[in-house]
Amino acid sequence: MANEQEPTIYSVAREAQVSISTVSRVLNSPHLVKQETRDKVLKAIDQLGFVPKAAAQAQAKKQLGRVGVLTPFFTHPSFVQRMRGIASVLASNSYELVIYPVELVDQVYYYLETIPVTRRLDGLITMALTMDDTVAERFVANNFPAVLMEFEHSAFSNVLVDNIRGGRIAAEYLLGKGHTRCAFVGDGGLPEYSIRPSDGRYTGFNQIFIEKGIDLPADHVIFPTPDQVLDKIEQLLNSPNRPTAIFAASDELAMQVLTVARRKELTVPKDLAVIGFDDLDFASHIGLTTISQQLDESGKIAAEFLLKQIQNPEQPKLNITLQLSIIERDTV
Amino acid sequence: MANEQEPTIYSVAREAQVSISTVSRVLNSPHLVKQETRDKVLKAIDQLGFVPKAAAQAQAKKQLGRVGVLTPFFTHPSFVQRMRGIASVLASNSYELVIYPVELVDQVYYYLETIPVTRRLDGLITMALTMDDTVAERFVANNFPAVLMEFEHSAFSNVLVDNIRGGRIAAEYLLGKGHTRCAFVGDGGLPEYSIRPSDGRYTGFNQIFIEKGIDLPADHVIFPTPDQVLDKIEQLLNSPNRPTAIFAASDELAMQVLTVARRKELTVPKDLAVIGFDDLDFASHIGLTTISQQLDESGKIAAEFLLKQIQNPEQPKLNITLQLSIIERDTV
DNA sequence: GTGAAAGCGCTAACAG
DNA sequence: CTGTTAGCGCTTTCAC
Repeated sequence: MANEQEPTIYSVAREAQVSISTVSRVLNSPHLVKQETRDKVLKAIDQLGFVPKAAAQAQAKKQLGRVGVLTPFFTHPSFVQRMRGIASVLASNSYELVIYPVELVDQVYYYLETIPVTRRLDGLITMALTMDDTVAERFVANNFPAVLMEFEHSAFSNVLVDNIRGGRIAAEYLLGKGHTRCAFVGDGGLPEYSIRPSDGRYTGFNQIFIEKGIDLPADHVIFPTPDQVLDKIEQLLNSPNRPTAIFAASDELAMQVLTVARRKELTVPKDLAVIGFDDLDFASHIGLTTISQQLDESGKIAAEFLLKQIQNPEQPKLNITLQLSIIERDTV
Repeated sequence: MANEQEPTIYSVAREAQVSISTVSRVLNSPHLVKQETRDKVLKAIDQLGFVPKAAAQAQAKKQLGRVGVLTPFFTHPSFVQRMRGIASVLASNSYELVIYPVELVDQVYYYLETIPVTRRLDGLITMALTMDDTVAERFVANNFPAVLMEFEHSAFSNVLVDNIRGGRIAAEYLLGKGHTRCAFVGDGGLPEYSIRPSDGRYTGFNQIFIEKGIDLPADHVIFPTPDQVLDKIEQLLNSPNRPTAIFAASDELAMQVLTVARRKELTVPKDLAVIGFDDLDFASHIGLTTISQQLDESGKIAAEFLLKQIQNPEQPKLNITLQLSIIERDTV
């Protein structure tokens, strides 16, 4: 066996009897190299099994080929599905996806403070995270590209969800189906650094009832914390004037409504109509009627925008709001 | 305003009137620096707002502080939940988590071939991915640490799931509850490069029936592809000798069984008992009885092991199998 | 304790 | 088209 040294461009250069620059060129701009020498180098390259070391490349180049996603509890399906969209465009542009899950407030701050200055990333996407001016300024001061999802700050491009509109759509749909005793189930108790999409969805939902002069009783609107969900829903369904339709602010809540319905042997949608929000993967698996916010697509768009900004810092910032649409399945 | 240059150790050194080595030291081994000079440097550091550039550090050090996870369809909840475990130990050891989602066979190969040689990572965790000897050899040849989850190869440490045992547990539990007409629903049509956990779960399930001499009719065992699931389950529940209990090889399948049951207005568990596998987050939300494979924990263990191996290449390889346990909720 | 100096492995002008 | 050379920004011996 030959000498087993970590192959570098130097050893390749020696082997091929050329300079390191030539080796670097056949790697980065092959068209600048004469066919003949290129072949010679290529031969040496796979003879030695040479592969450029990523860290060294990154150090010499300005690009790292890596973007990060900062997300609260990244296991929440809606975030994961957006990441799938992000991942797909990153992959096709050969960027790596680094995930920073945050569970504590401190972590958000830590990441938001270090990321723009350590430059271990080419850009960042944040999900449902609030961002204050101080932090934003650090990003712009360091000229660090970022796009925010589900939160708006003028210093960045933002990919937004029109939650109010979503709530209105749900209300109109339910009302259109003839329901008049409706209820709303939202997400209670999210971490402080995360936004609460439920709020806007409720606002929009309620707006329609007000506009149409239909009653949406206060006790038909609940925002249970995760561990209260099942109980609160059960109370709701035990109330004397039990709702005939429920708008759950997320598919996960809708699934839980379905669970309580099953336990109480209520037939869906006959006894109880249920509509969710998000159109997660599993929504189609369980035939849940829901409002799609095009999660995958929104992730793609965010990623595409971030890449554009990385490649061209002059890229104007802008806000994007995706279309919402009702996906009719069999729970309404 | 002062001169706005990217602060480097050089500028800090100049500002503090010391050498760059000293600056580097207060950053990496402060105890080697006299208190006095340390303070001087520290002062210069935050006066200039200096932060070491990650890429340069990585280039000079041997460590990158970054591990990767290679996973088929990373949106599958069971993978995501394992990643949560992985992420938590990585975070507490200040390692970054980079995700390589694979959707095509080619990608698996690409990553498996490039990762060990480009060294953009300190180590890799693969999930439910088959790994052949050629690839394995490249890893050991490059001395690249990896741990495999849900697949066993002697060149690595492996974190395994005893699927057969899981199937047996399910069967014994159902039989113990007095069910004799049981059925099995597995996962059909997974990508070729991914393993099929359903198979082992079925094997174990079936074993018990054979051992006890109880019939598990062939038409009560189905492996539908994703788009067939609902239909096949419905057929199952329409059969003349309809099963009184179903073991679904994953919580997601179980959820779909529940959906069909709802549509057919079957009461669970009275008319139909359902048990799943995985104990995903949502299992508790919907009161699903299931078999826990400690997803989070297994991710943690895999990550801990990988880190050990990264820190000490001599670390002996080993196989870990987590305990399975039944989580009784209200669908059985 | 601290500084000088030699890399790390590659890219990117700059000449020729 | 190809080689020379100067970095990239930090870590790490090795002396003093």
